[in-house]
Amino acid sequence: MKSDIDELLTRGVANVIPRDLALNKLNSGDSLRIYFGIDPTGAKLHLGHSVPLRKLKAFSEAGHHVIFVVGSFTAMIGDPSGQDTLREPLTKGQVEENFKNYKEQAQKVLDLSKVEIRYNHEWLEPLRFPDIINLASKFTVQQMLQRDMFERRMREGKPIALHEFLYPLMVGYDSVVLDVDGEMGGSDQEFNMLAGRDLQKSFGKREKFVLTTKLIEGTDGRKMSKTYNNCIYLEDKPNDMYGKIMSMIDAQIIPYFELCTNTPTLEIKEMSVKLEDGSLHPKEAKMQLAREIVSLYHGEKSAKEAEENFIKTFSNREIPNDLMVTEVVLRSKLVDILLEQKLVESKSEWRRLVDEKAVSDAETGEIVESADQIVEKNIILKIGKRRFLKIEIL
RNA sequence: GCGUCGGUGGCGGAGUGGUCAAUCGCACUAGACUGUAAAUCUGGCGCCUUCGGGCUUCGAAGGUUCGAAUCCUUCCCGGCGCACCA
Repeated sequence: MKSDIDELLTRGVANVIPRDLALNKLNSGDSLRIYFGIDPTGAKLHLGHSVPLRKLKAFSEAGHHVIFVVGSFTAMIGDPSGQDTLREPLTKGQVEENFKNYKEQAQKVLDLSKVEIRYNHEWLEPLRFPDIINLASKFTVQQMLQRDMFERRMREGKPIALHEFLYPLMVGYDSVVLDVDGEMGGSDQEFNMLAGRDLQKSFGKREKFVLTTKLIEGTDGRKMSKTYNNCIYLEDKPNDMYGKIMSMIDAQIIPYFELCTNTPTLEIKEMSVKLEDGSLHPKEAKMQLAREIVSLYHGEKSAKEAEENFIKTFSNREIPNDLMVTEVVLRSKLVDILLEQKLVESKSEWRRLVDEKAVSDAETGEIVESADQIVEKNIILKIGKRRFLKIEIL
C-alpha cells in the first residue's frame, strides 16, 4: 500500500503541491474526490494527453472517486496556456461535436463508464456579473502577469485579451463547485490548477492538492505539437503508431517507458542502465516500447502484426501486407489514380517525385520515368519509402 | 479620440516600385548514410504545362504607374505611446 501511494505520487509526476497534504489524504485511507478537466477544443488526443489520463486511471483503480470534467464552457473561451496567439472561440455545436470525439479517444485510456462526468457549463453559465466580479477580485493583475506566456506575449507585443485572464478563474471555480480533494493535470496546467486552490480557500471549501504530470516530448525531442508534426495520436493505426515510435530519437525511449507504458519502474531503471553501458541496443529497446504502446491502444495481436509489418517493410525492404488497393480501368493515367487516392497532393508534386526517381514498381524495382505513365498491367507502386499502392485492372 | 508602427506562403520571419512565386529558419518531402534514431550531406517544397511558358498569391477594396508585396485612398485587424478616466 505504501509503495502504491509512492508510485502514484512519483511515476510520471512533475510536482505535487502541497506534498504533505496529498500524503495525508492518501494515507487516511478515505476514498478521495479526484478530478481532471479537459477542454474539447477539437485537437486530436495524443500520447501527451494520455499521461494525466493514465494517472487518473491509477487513482481510480486505487479506489478513489474520479471526476472527469468536460470544459464545455471553458472551451468556448480558450485556455491561453502555451498559446502564442489569441484562440478562436468555439461555438456550442463545435464543443459538443468535439467532445464526442474526445470521449471516444479518452476511452482508450480510461473506462469512462466508471467515472463521473461533469460539464462545466452547468455551473459557469449561470454565473452573473456580480459573481464574476467577486471571482475576479480574488486575483491580482500581477499574479496573472506572472504566467510566462503572458509575460512573453507582453514582451513580444502580441495581444492578450482581457477574458484570457478569466480562464484560470473559471477552471479554478470548477474545484470550488466540485469540492475536490485533488486535481490532476499536465504541468502546463499548474497555474490554472493552483488558482483553483486559492479559490477553494477563499470560498472556505476543502483544500485540494494538485498533481502535475510530466510533459512528454514529441518523437524528435521537442515539445509535442501539431506544428512540429511529432505527435503520436491515440487514434493512430497500429502500423503508424509503431512506425512513429521507431522513428523517435533515442533520448525519448526511457521517458516514454515511464510515462506511457505499464512497464514496472524497476525494469525501466534496469533498461536505462543497459542502454547506458551499451548492453542493450536502442533499437531493441525501442521495438519493445513500440510493442507495448501499440498493445495498450490496439491489443497485443495488432502490436505483433505491426511489428512484423515494420520488419518486413523497413528492415527487409519488402512490400507491406496492409497495402492499399485500388481498381482502375486499363490505360488510366497514374497521376489521376494517385490524386484520387490522395497519395499525391497535386500534379506538380507528382512531376517532382517522378523527376526525383522516387516512384517505382515495388516488385521489380523498375523506376517510373514519365509523369504521363499509364497503367498497362497490375502493379504495386512505391513512392518514396512508405507510400504504397496496389493497382488492379478491372 | 490623436499619433505611430505593423498585417507576407503551414508557422516564424526577410523584402519596401521592375532582376519577386518572393532570401532564410522550422515543418514537410526525395535521396545518401543508418537502427524508418540522431547528426550530417545533396535536391525539392503555390497551381497548371505540349517544359517554351502560362496562371493565381503578400489583411480587404479601389487607385497611381508601362510595371506594385512595395506608392496613394478608404476600410478591417493588431501592437505601442499620448489623451480620456471630474
